[in-house]
Amino acid sequence: MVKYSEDRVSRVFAALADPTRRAMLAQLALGETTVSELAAPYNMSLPAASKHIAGLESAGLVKKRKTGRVVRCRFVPSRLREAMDWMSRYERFWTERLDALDEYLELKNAGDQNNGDRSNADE
Amino acid sequence: MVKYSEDRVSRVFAALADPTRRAMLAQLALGETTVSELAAPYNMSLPAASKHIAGLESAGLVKKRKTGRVVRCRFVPSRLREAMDWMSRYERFWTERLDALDEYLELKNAGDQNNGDRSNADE
DNA sequence: TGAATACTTAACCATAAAGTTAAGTATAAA
DNA sequence: TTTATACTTAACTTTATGGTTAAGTATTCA
Repeated sequence: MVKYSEDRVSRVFAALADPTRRAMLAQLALGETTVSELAAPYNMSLPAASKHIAGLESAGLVKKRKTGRVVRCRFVPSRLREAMDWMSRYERFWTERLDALDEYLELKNAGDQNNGDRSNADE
Repeated sequence: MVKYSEDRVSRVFAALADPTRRAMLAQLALGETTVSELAAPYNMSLPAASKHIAGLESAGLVKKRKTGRVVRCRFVPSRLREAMDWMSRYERFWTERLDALDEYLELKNAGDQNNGDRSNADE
């Protein structure tokens, strides 16, 4: 889960870098869930699951609330949003890709006028 | 960087969970860069930087190409896109946030009972 | 040819992560 | 009041990560 001292974005990505924790988030997306319910689907001890939840909590992705002896967890989206905002910086790399493809096809069509080869025109 | 055997999304998130590697990606977004150029800004040995690049490579975020003794790295966006697609699953949580807040306030006004733990909303 | 350059690999270290079992702490139920 | 429930904390093990320095491998320059 990476050093405790690291920045927010790092902690969010580190939290997401584990399939168990991602699955837990998916479950939490359906609604508030107790620690036991969150732990149930995985073939691991309760303390292990509890640590994963603590990891999600320390990344700010989850908040806990204790009612009696039951601890209910809920998903908190803001940090995930921050991480996604960070990633969206690179979005142009796959949106520009289409432009590049357009350009390529345009060029190809222009060139195709010369040699009359129309077999498999685009793929 | 998390176990080598893990799934693609995990490896991408693990790669992103380090500020050095994220900064390297930012640099790579400006264009193809040699290993030395990538390593230069950081206060660490070349082997350390080289390992970070290897991490990015094994996550599929970077491809290397050797010309003579110089290794040039370029950013490959597809895996980042996959990771972002995974995250976009949760996008509704910040677009629906206002509705949720409305509901919450309604509920709070309706039955404002005990359970007074409101300490420390965010770190 | 010999030396410098641009890396990579190997060996090692310290710390962190991810799991375990066992014990501890409230709370609820009998 | 005892016992079961729902966790958390502690202690420990194994493996991974992130760094180091030293040595190795090509490739280029002089």
